[in-house]
Amino acid sequence: MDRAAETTAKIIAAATEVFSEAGFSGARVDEIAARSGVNKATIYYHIGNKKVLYGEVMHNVMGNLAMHLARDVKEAQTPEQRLKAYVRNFVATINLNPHLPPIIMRELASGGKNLPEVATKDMNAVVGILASILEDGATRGDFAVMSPFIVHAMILGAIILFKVSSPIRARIEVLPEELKGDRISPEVAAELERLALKMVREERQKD
Amino acid sequence: MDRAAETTAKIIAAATEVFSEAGFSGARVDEIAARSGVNKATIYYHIGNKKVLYGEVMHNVMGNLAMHLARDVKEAQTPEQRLKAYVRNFVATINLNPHLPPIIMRELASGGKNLPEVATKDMNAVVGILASILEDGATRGDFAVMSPFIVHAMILGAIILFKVSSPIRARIEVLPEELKGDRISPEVAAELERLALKMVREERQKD
DNA sequence: AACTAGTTTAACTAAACGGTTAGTATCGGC
DNA sequence: GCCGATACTAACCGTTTAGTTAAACTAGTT
Repeated sequence: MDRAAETTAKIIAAATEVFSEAGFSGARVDEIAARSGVNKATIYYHIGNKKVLYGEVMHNVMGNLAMHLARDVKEAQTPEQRLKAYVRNFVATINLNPHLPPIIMRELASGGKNLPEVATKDMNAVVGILASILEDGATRGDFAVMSPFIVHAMILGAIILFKVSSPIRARIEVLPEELKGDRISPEVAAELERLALKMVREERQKD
Repeated sequence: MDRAAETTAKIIAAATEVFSEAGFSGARVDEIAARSGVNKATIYYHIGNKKVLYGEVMHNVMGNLAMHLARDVKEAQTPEQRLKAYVRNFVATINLNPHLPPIIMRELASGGKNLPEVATKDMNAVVGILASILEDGATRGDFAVMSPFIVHAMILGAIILFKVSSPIRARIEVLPEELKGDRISPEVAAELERLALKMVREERQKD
């Protein structure tokens, strides 16, 4: 890695942290500079300005969600396994990338105005992957016909909310140990998988 | 309503909008002043400073979630009806109070540092209400034993995510009409109720 | 060592920001 | 009408912010 790339990487890493903690408006370029160990003008030299830096961070942090998801899901055999892989992939992504939920949530809170076009396409693709899982399961008679987006909102909403509520959960009494802590524990992940499956299954007994 | 109360109400209303759109750091006191139709110094006269104003807005926008919820849930007869009332109450609250999700989400993104103690108590109480619904249902053999917090995260996570994703949903293709729009439609609300019930029901057939 | 291009810096700048000040307006009581 | 208290204002203030600049530094090449 050459010098410019190394410096840029340091800047992006620090910016990811600071933007994750404080949001775009709350983040200070001076703070990002201090955390990356470079002079503030270096950021302007390599990146351009605060907004472009934010865009880089968003692009970086979001990665290629849909691509990774598609790969993981593809390796599973049945719709049930694929749905589990769907949930597991999000849990793993968020556990690996703790800066993602705060950044996403602030963006969503602001109406997604700054989300790059590629992020919107990714979301389209993610919902599309879930749609095909559900469709396949429905064709086999294992899943009920239902709205992919609503299922997606319940799964992802829970994962994100779970993740960011970590400091608040610590203040809520009477929560078992696996419901505390910053990471989504294997127990919680398993429960989310179980509930996702339960939600989509064709009901065997009509009310 | 006397003069001071009227001015204060105008300030709080404008502040609620601006904080909802831009977050704490992004909101400009000048903007809040302009929207409320008063001079900026009037805000400092009546409220004190930006942070206190934010606290007022948060206190105002969060109201007494748990109290309203408890009342609605209490009027229902069976655990199933109470769970439906639980979902319905959140949907109604958020449809009535569109500024709540963005504000909550930003707060959660920042680790809940600015959430008033009363808000944490409310969350405690909300999860407690759900816990008693689930417990009651489990005692009757209708509901499975499960974690109230995870169920809560799936319901509330979906409702919040649904609400704030409105501008992005508009850009996602192939969504049916009732999944578009700013409000959570009755169809979507009904589906969330149905899925919540499905999630918590005692499974009639073991795998 | 000299040169060059790229990189980084300390110091600086204009604009923006939350907050303040001195003065004015309004209201109710006497 | 006068007065005091409260409410409101235009103009102002000190600090902070994102961004800029000229000079210094670094590394590679000849």
